[in-house]
Amino acid sequence: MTKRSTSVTIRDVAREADVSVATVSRYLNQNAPVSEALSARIQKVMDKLDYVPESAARHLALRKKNTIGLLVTNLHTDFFAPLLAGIEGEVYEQGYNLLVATCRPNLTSDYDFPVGRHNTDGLLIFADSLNDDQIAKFHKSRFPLVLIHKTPSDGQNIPFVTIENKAATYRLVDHLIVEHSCRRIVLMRGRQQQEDSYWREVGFQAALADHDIPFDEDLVLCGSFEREVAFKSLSAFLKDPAHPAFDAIFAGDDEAAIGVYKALKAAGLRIPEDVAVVGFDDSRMAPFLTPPLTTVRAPTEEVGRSAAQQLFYMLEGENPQPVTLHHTEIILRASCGCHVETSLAKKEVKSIAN
Amino acid sequence: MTKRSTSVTIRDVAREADVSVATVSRYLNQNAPVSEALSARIQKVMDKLDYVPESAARHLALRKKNTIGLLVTNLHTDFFAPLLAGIEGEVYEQGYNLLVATCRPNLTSDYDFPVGRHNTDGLLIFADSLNDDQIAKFHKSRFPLVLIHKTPSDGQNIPFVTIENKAATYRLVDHLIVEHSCRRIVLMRGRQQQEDSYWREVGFQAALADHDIPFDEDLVLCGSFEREVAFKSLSAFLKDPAHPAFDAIFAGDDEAAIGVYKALKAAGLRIPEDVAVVGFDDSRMAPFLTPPLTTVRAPTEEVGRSAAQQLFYMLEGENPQPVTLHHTEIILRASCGCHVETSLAKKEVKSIAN
DNA sequence: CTGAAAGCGCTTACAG
DNA sequence: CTGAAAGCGCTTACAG
Repeated sequence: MTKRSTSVTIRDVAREADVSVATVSRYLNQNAPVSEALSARIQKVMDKLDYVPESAARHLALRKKNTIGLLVTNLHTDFFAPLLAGIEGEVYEQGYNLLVATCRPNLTSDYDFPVGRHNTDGLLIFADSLNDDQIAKFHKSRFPLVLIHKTPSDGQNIPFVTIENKAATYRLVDHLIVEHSCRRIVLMRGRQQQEDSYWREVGFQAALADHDIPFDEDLVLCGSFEREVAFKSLSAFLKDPAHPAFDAIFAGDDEAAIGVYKALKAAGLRIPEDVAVVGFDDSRMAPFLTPPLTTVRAPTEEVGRSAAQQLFYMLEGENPQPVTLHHTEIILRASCGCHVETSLAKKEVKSIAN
Repeated sequence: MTKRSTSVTIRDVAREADVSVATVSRYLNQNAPVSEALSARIQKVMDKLDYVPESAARHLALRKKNTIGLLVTNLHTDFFAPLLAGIEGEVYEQGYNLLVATCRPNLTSDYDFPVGRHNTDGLLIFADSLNDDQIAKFHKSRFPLVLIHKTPSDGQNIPFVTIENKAATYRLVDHLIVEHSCRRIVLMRGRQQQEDSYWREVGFQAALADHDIPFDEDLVLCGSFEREVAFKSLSAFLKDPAHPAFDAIFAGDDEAAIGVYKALKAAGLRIPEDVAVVGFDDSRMAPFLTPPLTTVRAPTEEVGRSAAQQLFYMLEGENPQPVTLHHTEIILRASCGCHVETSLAKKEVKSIAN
């Protein structure tokens, strides 16, 4: 039933306009001269028949899908909204389409991948949404790939775009130590293998080391960059009467910081008086928490945009940048103990962080 | 260059396995019996050649894209994360692909639509991401469509899934009036044409009417379901020394409520002592605002999931439900003046709203 | 500037 | 259970 109306084809247009399909195709793609007279006739018929060229046929003939794929770990957390927005904007401008998928545990053969070389011209891979073997396989077959928030393995020249994790975390922790005299800082890790988490920990440890503060494994918790996980692990930690003393928490990211807030408040601990808390990302939520969250601003939308750009460079045969490192900056609010409310609050009132 | 490796085709597999392409195709799709012996040979060759069937060719032969499209108004606000998550989950389970696009102002011809019948089997249309003419056109050509948070025009039997806006808003406003003695309640509208906004206003007005409170146009502001817009319009309103008195604000949605919080705080007004504030959606942020936001819980992820389901019913020739109305419930927190912190907070501490 | 024809990589009656 | 061949709806040398 639907078939009937869908089946207006280039042949139908050609017949009705009394030209060849080649001419219709040329008119459609404006890639070869077509006389005014024929153009007019063709356009009229296309309108009349409500003709829409079939993408699949075009892709087959051109051996190009005009589509890129995005693979992310999940779609739930607020982190992905700006990432997606950045990517979609760029994709649209290039006249491409965007296929979105989340990674799934048991992806066996290549062709039941939701996105891959069977249906896209290239892929944007976020963090550990694909494991190293899978990435290696794509790369070996020379399929265009850009990694986001992930470094390629040795020898793989896959362009990647990420943010400055280590230096920013270093500065943040250094700030806690120097300005707020923190000495016993809890570290919340992200998922194992999560590269952002790794580099943030490197920065964390470096800051401690530079102040001769020993790194204490007993002060390490699992946050997974998820509020629920962070909440649970901190609650369990606090429940143990023998838990080691601490005076601050680096939550790993803002999502986890939200869980941290909940757990601390439930335990009757005040932020920052009893415990300083800092996050990472500067999510849209951070300035609205109570107290407003001290964190690191990560330009996530920009990351998405530039990742897409690099992929398009590759698709157009230009050389992509091997690495795009986005700058981050620490944002001091009240949760670390700073009282920047007046100056900062004013600024934010003028233009609410998007 | 990429071409070389991509060009392993079904013909290559057939030749190398010494069978016909028909047999390879049958083995691949498991839609006709293939002997064990040939199956084994084919599988071996496919592995060796790293063969991935080309989707475009399949789509062309089958006249089916195995892909659905989602059109949304934007990707920035946190509202879309759960919607996308619900849709993507369902799409994955059905073995389909998901093309995501935001609506753009100047979409002229059908075939430069980012998604449409040229590249999808059906479309999920969010709210006013498409105008009525465009929807009518798709519908007339019998293209499978499901509307989300939008009612089809008269006579169009397009399935739609939405949430109960009116009754919930009525209850919320009734609550403000009855429990908190509010009489002068500001109404923040969403964008013109936004249907959720329309029905919320209907519920709003009905509640006023039932309590003999006149509806005052001077108490209507534009919030657009965006924090920045809400912030600006409320700030401007407050700046006018002659602004009418008010004792509460229905922000329209939670995003706008965030802008409202900012504006009120900047003006030195306390929530809820000076002004009660309520939102709509129960976004992930709502419980973490200060004070926690009284709002209406909308099951957005569920909405996404069931919208996708309806579309799949259509694609499989089954009958979709003409309308799927998701229930909503009011969530009392502190911003309306309730002091439910103890009971509610406990509950939320146990399981942080996802 | 225009057309006839081959080809893109699959699927599926049709015949055996 | 298997194969030869037509067809899905486009594009693009090639010839004029």
